[in-house]
Amino acid sequence: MLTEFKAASEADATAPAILFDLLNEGGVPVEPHMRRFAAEEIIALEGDDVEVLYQVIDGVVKLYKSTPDGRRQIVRFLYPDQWFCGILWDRHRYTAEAVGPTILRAAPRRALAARLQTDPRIAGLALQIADRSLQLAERQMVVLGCKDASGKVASFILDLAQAQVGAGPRDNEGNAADIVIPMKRADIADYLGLTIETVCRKMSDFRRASLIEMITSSRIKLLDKNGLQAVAEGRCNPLH
Amino acid sequence: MLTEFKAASEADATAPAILFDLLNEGGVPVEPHMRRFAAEEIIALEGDDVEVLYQVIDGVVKLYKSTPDGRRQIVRFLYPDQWFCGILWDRHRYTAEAVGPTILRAAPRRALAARLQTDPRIAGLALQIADRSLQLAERQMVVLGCKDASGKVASFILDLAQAQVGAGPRDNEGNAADIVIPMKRADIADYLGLTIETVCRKMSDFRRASLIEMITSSRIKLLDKNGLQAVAEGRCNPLH
DNA sequence: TTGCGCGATTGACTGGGGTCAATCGCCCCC
DNA sequence: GGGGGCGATTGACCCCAGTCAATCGCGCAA
Repeated sequence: MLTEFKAASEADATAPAILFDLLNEGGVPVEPHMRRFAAEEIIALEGDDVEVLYQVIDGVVKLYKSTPDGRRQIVRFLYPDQWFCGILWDRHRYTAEAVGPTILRAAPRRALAARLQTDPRIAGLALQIADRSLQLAERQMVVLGCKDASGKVASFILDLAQAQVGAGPRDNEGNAADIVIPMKRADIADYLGLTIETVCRKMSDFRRASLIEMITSSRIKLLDKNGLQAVAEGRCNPLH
Repeated sequence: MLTEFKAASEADATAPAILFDLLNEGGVPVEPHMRRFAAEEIIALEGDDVEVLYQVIDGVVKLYKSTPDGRRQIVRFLYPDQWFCGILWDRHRYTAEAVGPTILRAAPRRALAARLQTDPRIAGLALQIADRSLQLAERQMVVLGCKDASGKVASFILDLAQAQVGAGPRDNEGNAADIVIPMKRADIADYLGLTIETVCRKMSDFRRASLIEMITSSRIKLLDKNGLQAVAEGRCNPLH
């Protein structure tokens, strides 16, 4: 196992896994294909035809849209078990890129789309996946629109922690395991609508305020989860 | 007709309308219910049970999430023909409020959900609706995360213009019809992650730069669509 | 007609976050 | 062990957008 992430939700954990069983059920055996990607490798390019749908098996994937003026908005980070691309999409709506070494399972889109009209389970699962994506997008819109830099970074750390609860080996106390930050500061910045420098500064603020401990730049420990939640909700500011 | 909006997309225009036909197809006649709401009236409250799904017939609806510290993020504005709430939702994920006098058509959620497993068309339509919502959310994330205040307001005006193309009576030239802004400045601000004052200032900037003309505070005219698009994409700044 | 109230607009000022630049520190390869 | 390179961090400075406050302007009701 390359990463420390568990399935990020019930929906991600249960429903999508069934999709491959459904695929193989038909008379024609459809072979889901495993694909391996290196760090930074482009998995799919915005605008390209959607040949296959991907499920993350291991690793982390970032989905981003590029703007004409060279900026980038990371729409979502994908953790194991999560899907991207929709059955209905003809074209990729954003670029998918591997954050680290990543293993994906690919499902042929056309084969699934063809059965959309006949098998209600396919449609139901696709609906669950789309609805889950929508829910996450709505949550992120609140972060982007309402929170200041401290709140954004605090929210991000808490989300990461949430995604890693119960994954990997428990530490001896069972509640203060390290949090791994698999992506670069630039990715975090592009996800939160901030700059690299601001992300750094806020994390340093949290460290100075003893909200977190920084083991390395990509591995931290939560020291005061409630405090961080207060920051995330704008109830207080770490600088005094 | 209360408003000047056309169906905002192909998906909104065609697919969702069929949903009611499907409802009535079954042996048991399900009567879709028309409901009328006054301006500012709450249609559904975040956290409440989802009894019915709504389709906007006339008027505009705003969907927003409230944060613990009293801020508000408007996730989306809904124009005629568009739906809100998902078949899968037990609880409302945000509050829905009428922007002006509004007419909605209500479809019983449970009746639809019950047929989700048997009728692939229901699931397919629900998927189309969810996917369209997701697409809009992703677009708005780029606006919230990447654009500065000028770009946000310019994007908003262009989106409004797009939603009103072909709606209402054409003007004599056929290309420079007024744009109606049905919502208050406070709503625009909460949609774009700005303050009321900034929204006002940017619109005044656009007026001074002859990008738009302000007939009244809720009715403008596009004078330089290309220029506004340049501002929206960050290619230039209206203040010299 | 006048007065009230809400929403929109404008101004003055401030501060948070962006920009530019230098330095640090870790990892990998030579 | 050393050096190069990339990513992270910190500092100095500035500007855009937020805050606070005053005014405007329109619609409605007395």
